[in-house]
Amino acid sequence: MIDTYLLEQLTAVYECGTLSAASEKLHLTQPTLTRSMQKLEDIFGVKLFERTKNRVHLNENGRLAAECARQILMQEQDMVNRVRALDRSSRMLAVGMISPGPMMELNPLLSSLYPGMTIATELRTEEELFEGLNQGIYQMIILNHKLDDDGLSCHPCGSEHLLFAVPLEHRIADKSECSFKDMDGESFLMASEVGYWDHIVRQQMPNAHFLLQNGLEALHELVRASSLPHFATDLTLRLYGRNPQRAYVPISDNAAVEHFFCYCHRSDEKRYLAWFQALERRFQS
Amino acid sequence: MIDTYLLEQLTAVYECGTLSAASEKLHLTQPTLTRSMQKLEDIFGVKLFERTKNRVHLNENGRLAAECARQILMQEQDMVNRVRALDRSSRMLAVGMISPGPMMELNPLLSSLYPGMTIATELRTEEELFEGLNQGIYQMIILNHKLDDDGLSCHPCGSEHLLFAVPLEHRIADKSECSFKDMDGESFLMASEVGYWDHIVRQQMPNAHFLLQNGLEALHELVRASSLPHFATDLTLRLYGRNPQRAYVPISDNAAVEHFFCYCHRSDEKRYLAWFQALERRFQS
DNA sequence: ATCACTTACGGGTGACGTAAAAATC
DNA sequence: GATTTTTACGTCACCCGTAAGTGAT
Repeated sequence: MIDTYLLEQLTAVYECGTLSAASEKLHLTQPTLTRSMQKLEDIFGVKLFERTKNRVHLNENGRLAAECARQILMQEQDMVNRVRALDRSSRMLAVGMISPGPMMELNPLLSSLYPGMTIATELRTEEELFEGLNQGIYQMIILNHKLDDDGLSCHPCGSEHLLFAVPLEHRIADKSECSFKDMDGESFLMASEVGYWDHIVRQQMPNAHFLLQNGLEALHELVRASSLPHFATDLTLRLYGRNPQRAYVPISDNAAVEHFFCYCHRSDEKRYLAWFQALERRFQS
Repeated sequence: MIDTYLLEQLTAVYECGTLSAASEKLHLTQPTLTRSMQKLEDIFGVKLFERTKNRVHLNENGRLAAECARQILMQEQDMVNRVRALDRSSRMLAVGMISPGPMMELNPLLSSLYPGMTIATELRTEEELFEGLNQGIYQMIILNHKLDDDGLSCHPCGSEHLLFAVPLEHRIADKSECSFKDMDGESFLMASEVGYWDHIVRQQMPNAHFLLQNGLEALHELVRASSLPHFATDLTLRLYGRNPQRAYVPISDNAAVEHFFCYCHRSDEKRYLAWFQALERRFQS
């Protein structure tokens, strides 16, 4: 069979167009490539090049071979990636999320269901999440909408409702609810790790200003020392409690509610069955 | 990247289940495989085997890697086959046919259109023809029916009408036509290289006997010396003329007419454009 | 003279075999 | 004791680099 190094050299020659250019790209000498290309022709038993006296050109055979070689090399790289991803998935459960809310609440449950596994979570855009799920970087991803893809298994995993957290003397502090529009133009303290909420509030309040803080600790520190409004959700209130110095006013817009869904490859569904059953018990009923 | 020999050894270990068995299959020693498998684990950076004291078993990672390796090797073999086929197609034009009729007439035309090329023709079953076309063994195939396959380009190339060739004193010699059923049960001289006609006449006249002769010369020799009926077609009469000792009676059944169509891969259509245009001029108008 | 490729020759990596040991059945 | 895997060591193939040569720009 054909050695891999020959495939690599062939693709380089194909891409560079000349032996000497390819030799530089590969950090090899020209004679090496001459020999390798001759060896390839020997293996195929077929001319791959048109040779004028001081020029070689891939002919039709050679171009086909080079295209195939490129594909094979890509497939090899894919093999390495897939095997490594599979191995990681056996000791690590990586969850990619569009927003942090659901996992704040569910992480302990997931850890208890898979005690030996390292649970890792990452906030990413939807596009990155799909990419990562397909490459095996994530075993599961959590999106804020439902979709039907035959290759994916989908399970609801809760919702989250955004609130304004304002000082007690703020003009909306006594209201039972408030719209984005009503608060547009104000300045807000905001954590930088809020996932898709960032996109939502900027879209709904294009004239507002957002003062980003890295980390919840730093944010709460600042909240205590400031009279600026910030954000909370029903989830964060349940988990971290209320600050008596603040009034929490639910946001009336539909965009202030996110519904979350946890996806994994259908082929992995049985592997994480216990998790999905737990989600069903918690949110379906 | 991963050397090809490692992929080969991995697939062998996967298929054989044990290092020693694989070493026999590959004509290598066991230590070689031990080292290679360790090297693979090193490259992947991942355990591929569960090792008990004197046993190794591919684990989940290893099985995935082996499956991928098998695919890659198949793809490499495919690459070699495709390149060789492409090379052959540049100097040889191989036509696979279900029946010999059309090419008897058209071979000279094809040769004159592609003067540098070797023209090769083969009689095969439809299944073999498709297989060969896809593997690049045949550049074109001729079938006796129309089909719509988006990947194939189809051009009519004539028809052929079967006749009974009987001695002048035969009971049907004066008829203007005759059915298969009417002649069922008789004995016929027949060339063995008649392609699909063989299937047709046996199906239409299940009680007839067919005395096969290799080669048209041998057949005509026998025809002169015998009073047995044989077959002719409008094509063979045009090409080889009539034997005055015989009456030629057209067969009235629909099955006695074959309509031929020449197929090639759509990607090759422009390569053989001149040929297809010649067919159009001859048969379409 | 420079560039692009080929041919010829020498060196070092590494793939393989042999030998031997360890462990299980 | 037979089988299977692993470790250690020596060898040879072969992949690459250097040097020199040819022809074209």
